[in-house]
Amino acid sequence: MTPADLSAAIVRIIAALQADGALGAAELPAEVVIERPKNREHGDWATNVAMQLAGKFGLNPRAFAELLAGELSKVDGIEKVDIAGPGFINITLSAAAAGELAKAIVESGSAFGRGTDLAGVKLNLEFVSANPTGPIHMGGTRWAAVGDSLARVFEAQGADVTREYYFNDHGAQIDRFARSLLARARGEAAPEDGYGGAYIQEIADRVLAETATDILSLPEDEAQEAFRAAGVDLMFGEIRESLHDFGVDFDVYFHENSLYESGAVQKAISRLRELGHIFEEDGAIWLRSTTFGDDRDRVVIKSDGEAAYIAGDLAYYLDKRERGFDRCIYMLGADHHGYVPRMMALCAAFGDEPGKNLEILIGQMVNLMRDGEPVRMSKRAGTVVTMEDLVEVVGVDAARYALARSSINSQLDIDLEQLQKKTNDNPVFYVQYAHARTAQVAKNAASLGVARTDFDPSLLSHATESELLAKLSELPRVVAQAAEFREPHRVARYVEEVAGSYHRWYDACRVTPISGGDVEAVHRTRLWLNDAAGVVLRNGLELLGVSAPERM
RNA sequence: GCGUUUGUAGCUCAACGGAUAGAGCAUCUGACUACGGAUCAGAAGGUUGGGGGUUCGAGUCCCUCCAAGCGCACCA
Repeated sequence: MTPADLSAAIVRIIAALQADGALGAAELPAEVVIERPKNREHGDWATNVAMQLAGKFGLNPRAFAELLAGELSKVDGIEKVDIAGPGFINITLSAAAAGELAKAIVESGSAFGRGTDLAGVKLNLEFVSANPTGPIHMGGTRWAAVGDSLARVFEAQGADVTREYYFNDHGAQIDRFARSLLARARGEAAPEDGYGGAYIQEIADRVLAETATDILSLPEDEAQEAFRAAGVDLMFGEIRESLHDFGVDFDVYFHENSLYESGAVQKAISRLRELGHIFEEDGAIWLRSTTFGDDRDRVVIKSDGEAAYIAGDLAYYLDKRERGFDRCIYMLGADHHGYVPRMMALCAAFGDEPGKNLEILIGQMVNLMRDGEPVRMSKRAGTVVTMEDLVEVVGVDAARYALARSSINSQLDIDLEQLQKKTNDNPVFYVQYAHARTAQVAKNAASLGVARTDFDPSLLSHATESELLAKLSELPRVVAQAAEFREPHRVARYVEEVAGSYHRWYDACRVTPISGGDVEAVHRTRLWLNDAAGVVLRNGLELLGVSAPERM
């Protein structure tokens, strides 16, 4: 008996009551919200359906709840139904009905928790997309962790997900990058508007060492171009490698430059011109984005004939749509949130539906803290902390978990020194330890002859067992919500709760008999529960891209 | 000034409009000669930034004020 089963049962009961004429005609909900009461004394599950629907039927919530409760208590597997407060219906399951779940989870294995909400949806998720003018810093690292986890969550709901990285290898920032490399290679100071980090020196040296011709003797513009091409390639390689080491592999690395080389930009502008959204003024070519809610029109081609940044976005979006993506999701940092209205306008200008075909997730910044004070990070000044730095200090699992466990709507403070000193304050270990424990318990059980031969769910009657079972049953809903709200951190929070429930159960209920004792049905049945917890922890950690070790 | 995100325990953060606002870390007190103590039990810690409103019910939705971050280019 899962929450989904209960929800379905309640919908059936309401329909039956309607058929009998006990209730008036009113639209039925597709599903009823079933939740865990915070207070255990309120039973295993609770629903507020009576308070929400009573009005529709012209009844007061208590009366409606009484009617429902009477029928509900006849359902197989339900031990007790109580009505509390203004009309909460509290449901207590029989131990056997609740315990069945343990076996079902073990038998589902890695499939437990998956759903079909996004089945058949071809979805493009773009994240990180950091400029190739330096290594990936903390902000990009956060999106890597969250974005990849979100992709996994989408996939768990049946979506066909393409992870995409937009590689900005075109434009003025890249020119500054190239000039900085050239200057460093010559032993000069970085240009005023250039980049000054130590990595610039490294890359400049590598370009010099790996290029056959003597770049420095070339004319200025040729030398700069040589550094641009080689420098971007090197950065691109490093970024890919860092991401790979972080467990994030993109399906598509899309090079902005290719949009210009292929004529895609001109094509996109032509398309918009045909649709009547392009005009010329002051020698520039504009997109009339105000038609679609933007607060000003946007220059697409500047009066000097150069493309503005948005030109690439137009072409890029069109390209994604033509590659067949129904949904294009962009994850951007808070420093780009002002960009949302023009992106939505762009989407609408192509005749698409903003918010559906194009969706933008804005994530807040990561602050680097030192001694409780924020440290200013500046790529140009070279005071960045990179993805590699973070991984070196805390490891991939802890880093990904720490970044993925909080909502992207709030700023995140990361104190490297603190993480360095006591990695224990990262809850990932609590969760991983719980998983390792399930594995060790299973191992001990095997060696003592405890096996999953028989299963009597009515033996799972301890308070910690009903708590654990109820918690385990929530995984499918948590994953579905994480996908719906685009909030993978829900999975992390959930998995912490599962770990807590498991540890408490472990403390109270033994899977193996104490030394010399006989193996009984209760031990074999508990092994099912132990293994079910292992499955849920493993599946949850998998969605976060964090390993589930068998020993630590 | 306009827009946007945020404000919850000492710190970092949770909480589909639900019941007594929860975890971890830090602090204090306890627990196995029993499957790994990276654990468990307990204590302490809160006017959910302030003030209004909506309703059976608000940390959550609306208005307003305060504070902070981030934006507001023919930059990318």
